[in-house]
Amino acid sequence: MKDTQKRSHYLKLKAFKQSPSLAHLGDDELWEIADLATHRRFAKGEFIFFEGDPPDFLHVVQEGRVKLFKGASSGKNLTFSIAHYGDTLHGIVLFTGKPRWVSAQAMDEVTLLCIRREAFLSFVTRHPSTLMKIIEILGYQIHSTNLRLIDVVSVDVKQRLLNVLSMLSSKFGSTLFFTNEELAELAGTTTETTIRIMGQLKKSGVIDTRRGEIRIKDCNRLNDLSSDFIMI
Amino acid sequence: MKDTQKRSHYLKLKAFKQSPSLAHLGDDELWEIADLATHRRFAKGEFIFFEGDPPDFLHVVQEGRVKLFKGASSGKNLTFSIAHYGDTLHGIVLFTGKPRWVSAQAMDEVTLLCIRREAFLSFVTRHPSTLMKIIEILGYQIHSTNLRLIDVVSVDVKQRLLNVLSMLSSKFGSTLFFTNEELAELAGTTTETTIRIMGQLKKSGVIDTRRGEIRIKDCNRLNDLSSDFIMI
DNA sequence: ACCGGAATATGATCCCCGTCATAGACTATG
DNA sequence: CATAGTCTATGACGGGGATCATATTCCGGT
Repeated sequence: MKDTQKRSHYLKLKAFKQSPSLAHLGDDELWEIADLATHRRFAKGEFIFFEGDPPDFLHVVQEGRVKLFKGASSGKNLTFSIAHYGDTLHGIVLFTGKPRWVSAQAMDEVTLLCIRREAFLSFVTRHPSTLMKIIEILGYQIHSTNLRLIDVVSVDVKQRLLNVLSMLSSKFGSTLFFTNEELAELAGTTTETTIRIMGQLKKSGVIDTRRGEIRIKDCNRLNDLSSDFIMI
Repeated sequence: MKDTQKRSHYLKLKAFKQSPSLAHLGDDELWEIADLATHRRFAKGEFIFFEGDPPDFLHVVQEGRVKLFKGASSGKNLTFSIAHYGDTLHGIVLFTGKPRWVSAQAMDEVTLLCIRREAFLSFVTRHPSTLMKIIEILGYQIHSTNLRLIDVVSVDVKQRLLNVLSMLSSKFGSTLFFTNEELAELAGTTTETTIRIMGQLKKSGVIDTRRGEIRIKDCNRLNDLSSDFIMI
């Protein structure tokens, strides 16, 4: 094996090790799964898959951010999550076998590790402990989606945006590269209202903004303001 | 084994066979799991567990309806689902091991089959095919929750109530024993607005109502009116 | 049959926030 | 540098639906 190949393989392994559902595996098993994976790159803005596509691959993010969202009939989009290093892209459909119900779009230059569905399913049946881990993670996912439901029906837009900011900062740090439109799609509101409210937050000194960039000045204050912790 | 015991055991088995995550098991395995289960009865209105309780039992509904909901800080409740024959009550927390985040309340006279957490976990590890099935079902659950999120952010209350009615009728038939308050908690709105809108629907001939009872007169019309199919 | 509590009805009011419209600011690209 | 395209900003307007308040109807329990 050439050195470049070895290095690439090592990087794959590292990404899988970051993945919550795979992290508990031993090095030999990770080695095995890394062998199944191939690389793919996507340019910023490019779609990785669309709603309705068949579930033929497991994708794990190695670099960049990916937006997972669904279009409503009204034309409004709702973003379910922002995947980054180690996250899988809508992996659950590999188990249901039904078409995907969300779309995935690269928010940056993105590189993914891809494993064919059959190869992945055969791997997990050979390693049942993985299945338990996957169920556990799905549990957290369901919990957080439930919290979001509560959020949307019982809390006003300002609070929802604070919760979104709090969650994003816990995942990406205190400097966020998001546009108001992207925040709006996360909070389930419109771009205009988001801009207005972000203006308020800027005035009150919680955040500072540049075009396409939000810096959280007072992280503790933000966490105080935001209610239930919602991971997205 | 006495006849009454035999009959009870048979009924247990039948309930488990109705459970989506267990239905694929063979009769001998169902027999085994039925042996682990004990009965419990709850009066109408009684709580089966509360948010924050430890996940010490798997509950499967044998008789009656159970409301699974969570209270928002505002005091408003949001109902996540109505469980009936064969459904499990928030089984996912058995895998995460974290405290429950929803409460369960009997809507009728209810009988449950209960299995201790450790016994159930040891059963599923001995039958890994069950794990795959469970993941698949969680997939459908996540899908439907996602659809509800879209619903709540992008659709008006009338449409949401139509969707709720459509989903309830597909699960419970064309005569629904629900109060307006219960519908409101499913649709994420208030009792008053629900009453107003149900009044409209009654006038337009889609439904007929008595106290605590809704009869769907024109099922096809309802399904036309309701958009995405949401199972709750 | 009566009474109390729950469920249904309906009106009045208010305000959050979606919608539409316009304009300025920033950035990339040739 | 000029231009186009994206992002931010702000105003005006209107409506859906939450909130509060008050009857009225229905049903189970004693």
